[in-house]
Amino acid sequence: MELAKTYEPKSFEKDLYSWWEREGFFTPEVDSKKTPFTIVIPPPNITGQLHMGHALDESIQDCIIRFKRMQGFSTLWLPGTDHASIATEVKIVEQLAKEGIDKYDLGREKFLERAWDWKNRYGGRIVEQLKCLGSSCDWSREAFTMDERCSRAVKHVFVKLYNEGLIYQGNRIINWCPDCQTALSDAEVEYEEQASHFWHFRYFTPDGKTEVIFATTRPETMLGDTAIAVNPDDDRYRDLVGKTVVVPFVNREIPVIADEYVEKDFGTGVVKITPAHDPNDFEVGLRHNLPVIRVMNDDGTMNSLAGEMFAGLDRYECRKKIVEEMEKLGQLVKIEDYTHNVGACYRCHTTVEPIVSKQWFVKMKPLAERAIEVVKNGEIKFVPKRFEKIYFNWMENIKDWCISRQLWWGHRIPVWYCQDCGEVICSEDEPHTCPKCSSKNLKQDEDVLDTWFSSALWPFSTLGFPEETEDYKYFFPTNVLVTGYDIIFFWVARMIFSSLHHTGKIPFKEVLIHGIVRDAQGRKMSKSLGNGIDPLEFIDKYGADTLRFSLLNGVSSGGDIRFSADKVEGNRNFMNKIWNASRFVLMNTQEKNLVDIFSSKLSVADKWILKKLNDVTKEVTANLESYELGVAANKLYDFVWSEFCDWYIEFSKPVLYGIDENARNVNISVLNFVLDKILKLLHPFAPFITEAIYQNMPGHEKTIMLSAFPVYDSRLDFEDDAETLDMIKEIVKSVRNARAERNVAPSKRLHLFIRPSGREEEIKGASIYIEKLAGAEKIEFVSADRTFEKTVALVSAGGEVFIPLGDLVDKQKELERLNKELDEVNSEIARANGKLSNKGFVEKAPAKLIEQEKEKLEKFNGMLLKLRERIAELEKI
RNA sequence: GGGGAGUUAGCUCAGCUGGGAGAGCAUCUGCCUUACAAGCAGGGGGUCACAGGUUCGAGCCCUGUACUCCCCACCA
Repeated sequence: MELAKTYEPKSFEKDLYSWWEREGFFTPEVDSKKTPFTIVIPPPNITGQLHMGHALDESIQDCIIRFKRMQGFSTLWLPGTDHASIATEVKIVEQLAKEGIDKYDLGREKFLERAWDWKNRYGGRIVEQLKCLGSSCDWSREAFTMDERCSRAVKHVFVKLYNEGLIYQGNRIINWCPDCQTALSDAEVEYEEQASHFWHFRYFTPDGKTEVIFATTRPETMLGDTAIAVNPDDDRYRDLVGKTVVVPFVNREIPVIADEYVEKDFGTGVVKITPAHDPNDFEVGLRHNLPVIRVMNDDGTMNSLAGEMFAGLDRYECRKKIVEEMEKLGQLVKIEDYTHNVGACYRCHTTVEPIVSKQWFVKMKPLAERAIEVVKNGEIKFVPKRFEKIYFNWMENIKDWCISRQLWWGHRIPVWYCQDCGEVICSEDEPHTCPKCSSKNLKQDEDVLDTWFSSALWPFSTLGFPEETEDYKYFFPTNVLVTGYDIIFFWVARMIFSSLHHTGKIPFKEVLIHGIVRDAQGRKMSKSLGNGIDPLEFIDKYGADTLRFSLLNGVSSGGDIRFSADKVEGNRNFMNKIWNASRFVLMNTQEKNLVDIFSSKLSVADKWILKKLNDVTKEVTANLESYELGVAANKLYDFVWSEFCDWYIEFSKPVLYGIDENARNVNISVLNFVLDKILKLLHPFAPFITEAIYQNMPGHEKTIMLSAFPVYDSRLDFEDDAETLDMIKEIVKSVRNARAERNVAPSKRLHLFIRPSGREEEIKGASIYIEKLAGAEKIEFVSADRTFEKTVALVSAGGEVFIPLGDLVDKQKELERLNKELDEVNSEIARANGKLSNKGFVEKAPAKLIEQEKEKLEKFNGMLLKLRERIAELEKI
């Protein structure tokens, strides 16, 4: 039963993990006698490498799941990965490009082969990385968004929504990424501020007599203009409405219309309307029946409708040329600097182009209603609550969801078109003949679904839905979903409405939201900044437990956390502390000497630490239950370090090194008892070190991870003894303080005279503690009439201590010190008196509080009296 | 434009339903005391952004002001 001399996480973390996994400790039983507790992992992308964001997310989940497992729930933490349609496709295309291969030359089938190949090779990387963190996922149930189970659910759901009329195909304005060459949903567009220009142009009426000046940020789209709009109440342009103007280059005559959308006071109060290339213009176009003229290709170049002069040019080249040409025509009025927000693709950061395109959409309004309701009525709770507002805000203003993507890697849309009669067939299984004309000439829709369409089904598709499997019946709905606030819209919201609509149930009861991990300066960790810390390198250096504890200690739900070197060192030191304290306990432990602490005569120190343990157990359990992991970690840190190590272990030394065998046995038994509980309390936070130590504990069970989480024990509530020990601590502290102030060498043993203020017997019985901790060679307990010369007199709540220090005692300085203390005590008395003589306080404050004030007053009055005596005595000399 | 969060020690942040301001790091002093120098003991350091209000009592509740950050919307 001996631990290695130094804490080396590397030497045991990997082995312990594979042992846990081999033994099947992560796999729960479907047991009707137990209550299930389920978490589904936010599936990382198969393209992903573990980053600090994952590490935080996984640490939180693992902490919760381990806690619940130890509490006796049948816990399932279901892992898996996401095919990440667009992200993966981008990667594969890049890879092909390196080999000089074009995606379209390769063809769909070959491309998918490459993609699967890539998935099989690299998709498991992130899984292996999760294991390094200690994540206790049930790998036997590992899922993938494109595996058979999930694919089946996707098709089922699509067909259902289609048949209900909630999925439709339409020509609408969508966000188009010219680089990825696919449509994007609104959520997939990120807006960023860009310095640009505001170009003022003029168009003329056909007779060339009247001009109208407007401003635009995207000159190239003017080739698709089909109207000019002004506000109906704008007197400046009243006469113009109904007339036409001419778009140069394409020589199109377009009407001037009046529409509320135009702001009189912005720009010139005139807007060019390009329905094919702007969402607002598209709406205006619908209201006024304007033609939609698309002048751009999918790759961001201009098409033939842009006119000969511009066709084939890239959109930005075209912009430049338009401006030049307009200037030549004298139709450029001026150019202003202008900063505005521009939408960019969330994957490749190319500026998106709003264009009209035929896409598939999910009708959102009917789905959003219930999704709002279940959060409003508390069936689903967000932690912290403030994120509910963000959720409502989004759900209440939701627009239809564009779900089709012009990509190959993903769930292909289960829709076929009859090439003969044009019939549209939506079906889970591939149809072979057209139900209308019996033609065999069918062609499947080319598009795939938005990645988030399959992620939206994750909590139930992974458990077997649409089939009523054992897992689905037992583990669904899940309990808590843990994720960052950055994907509430992408994912959380969509899981909620999907689950409600398809399963009729909520997907999870609670949503625990955390922030993002930032660097020491508070900046987002990112590849481009190069400020990211690789969790794996970190684990290699410090161990997974330190990483986990650093992320969890001090994390508050919803808040971002800063990951700084200082904090990490502190937590690594804490792990080391646990290791060494355990080493101390175990090196003093002999199994045959252990006794039952509940039938033994406990010392005052034993009772004190047991009471503190009891308190911290209760508090930490409550914190964990309300997901206040940071608070819980902090309390454990403090308990282990400041109480168990700094005081109790020190109290134990004189006993363990003493001659009383019985006392020794009781003490080492209490040390073992408390250490065992500490390991269990800490296990959800630091699974490896706790298991490694636990395996060396006498009488341990097979694994700590399946042992029972400590509970409050009424037999350990030694209130009174804890108070006695606090008095002893006061005495010890006062002596240590006196020594430090006078630079008395630690090696110098002192002769102490002590006069306790109450509980004399108990304190006398505990004098070995004072001897050891205050560095005394001899302690005498004295009565009130005993006086001293050349002595430092200390007055604390615990009692008086006299230290004969001979020439080290400076009468004047001692008087100053005692008078200073007297002042302090006096001000305390004044404060307490003030409160107690306040009529309002005495009448309205809770009785307990008044009692406390009275006790304080009594205590300080006692100290005051003694201080006065000491001062008087000193003055006499 | 709409919404949210924040402002507490030199730094990073706790402070749960109002009842004597806390931690870690940094700093200063003294120590290798046989679990741990990745350590031990001791000390210094705060008008809790500002101004009002409610209350016997406010870091905490209410109103306003200032500054910081985030999200959503996108006026061409």
